[in-house]
Amino acid sequence: MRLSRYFLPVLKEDPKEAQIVSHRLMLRAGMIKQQSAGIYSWLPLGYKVLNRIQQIVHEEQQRAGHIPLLMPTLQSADLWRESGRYDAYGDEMLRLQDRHKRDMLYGPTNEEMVTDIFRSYVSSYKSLPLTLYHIQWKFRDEMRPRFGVMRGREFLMKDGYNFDLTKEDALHAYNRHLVSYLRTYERMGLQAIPMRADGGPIGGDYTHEFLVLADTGESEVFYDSQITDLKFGDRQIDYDDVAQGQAILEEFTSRYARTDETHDEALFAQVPEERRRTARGIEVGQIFYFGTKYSEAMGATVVTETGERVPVHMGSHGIGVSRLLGAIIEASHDDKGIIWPEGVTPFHVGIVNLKQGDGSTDSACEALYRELKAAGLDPLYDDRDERAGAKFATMDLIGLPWRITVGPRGLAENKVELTSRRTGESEAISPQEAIERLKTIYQPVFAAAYH
RNA sequence: CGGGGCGUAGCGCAGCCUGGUAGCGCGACGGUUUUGGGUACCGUAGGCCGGAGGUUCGAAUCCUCUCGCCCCGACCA
Repeated sequence: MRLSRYFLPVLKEDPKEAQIVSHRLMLRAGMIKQQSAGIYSWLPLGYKVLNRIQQIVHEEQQRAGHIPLLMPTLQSADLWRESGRYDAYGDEMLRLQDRHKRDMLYGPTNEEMVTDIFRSYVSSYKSLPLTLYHIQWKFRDEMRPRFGVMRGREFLMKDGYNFDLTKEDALHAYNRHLVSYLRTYERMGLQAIPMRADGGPIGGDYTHEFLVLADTGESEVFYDSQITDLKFGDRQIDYDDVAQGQAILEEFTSRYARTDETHDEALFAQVPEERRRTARGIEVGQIFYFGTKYSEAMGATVVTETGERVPVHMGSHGIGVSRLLGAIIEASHDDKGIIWPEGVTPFHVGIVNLKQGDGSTDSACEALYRELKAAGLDPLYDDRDERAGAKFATMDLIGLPWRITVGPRGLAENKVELTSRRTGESEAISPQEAIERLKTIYQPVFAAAYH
């Protein structure tokens, strides 16, 4: 993309309504525009990152064998009356009526609807296991939206639902989700720690929240520092392997890690003192096994091998897709702006032309731009008629992890500068070498994609 | 929902107390200049002062109501 033809309304000054750094940077980098309290338009740059994140979530869900579909945002109140949640949910649920005065709601989640889909078509144990998921906009009418997309009212969420014959099978689905989530977050350059969570009104012991450590996190967390050494990495796994799934669950959840909701001082005291940590975290996902709560209430049953009709065991598993942008920025920024991890960056590399209008720098930049695209990379070429300082400031603000700087000085020796946004380190290399280096840098990102 | 605060140009703000019909910085646009970290100078455009009602000869300014937004708290992916 050529910046002169793009739509990137960056702000030089901080909008006063934004208190935390991710909100401020998203507004300044022209990623979002607030339209109403807790409701945002996604401007091109923000939309691009949102899509990259969605793509990773889709890939990792499908790699785990989960099946995508799409359910509507508006739901009939009747389904929710069946489960009893229409009255239980409270004012956070946005209720409305259509022209026929039928009660509708903007879905805050989809357990009822997916259960309805399941019961309509599935009646045999032979169809199990099954996990359906979608990435769809949700609405929760928060009393006090804040922190930009971290706690909006409208938000994009991936929610998945497993249907299994037995509790044991459902717990394997639970483990499968845990593994897929670990992979998902790592691909986004995040460390999200599974922490024992509170089952809330639904109850149940099998639930973990995934938290990204950040000073601005909404939850206080307590953990054994050893847990931050755990990496999923690129290990090969078989999502059907029950023992392997259980082993990974134990590996990642055996050390103490809890939010204030479930924190237990006595247990925490058993962690060696030098490893005890108290910090803040941002919740970016949750996995949950809840048994037969909805299947019983809504008649989602299957016939077993022996001819018996039983309610299916279910769980639901969410990733806060839009909130992840905020979480990533909270975890990765400096005083100049955002620093995108390679896995989610809106553009792979920025090209800064220091002397726009100069024949040699213009043509060198054009050539780089063309060749980077031909190499499968997505460059942003700052071809505006601006001074170097303004271009650098924009690149730093929007956080592209790599920058190629092209100026007449270097070009005289066939050199451009390749600069890392994260470290600030530069090297003077030929344009061809720069392209090769970027291909190498992004090779793991492309290799992680699932087709 | 309890407590506090703010709505004046695209963004950040002053003016309000002590009514006289709107200003500054940044940005945008046009020029000159400049060219390796938001350059300098000149010029231009842009606002029914959130909305409604009231007081007054006259309201951004005073009064009433209303809408919106932000912060702290309780609540939440």
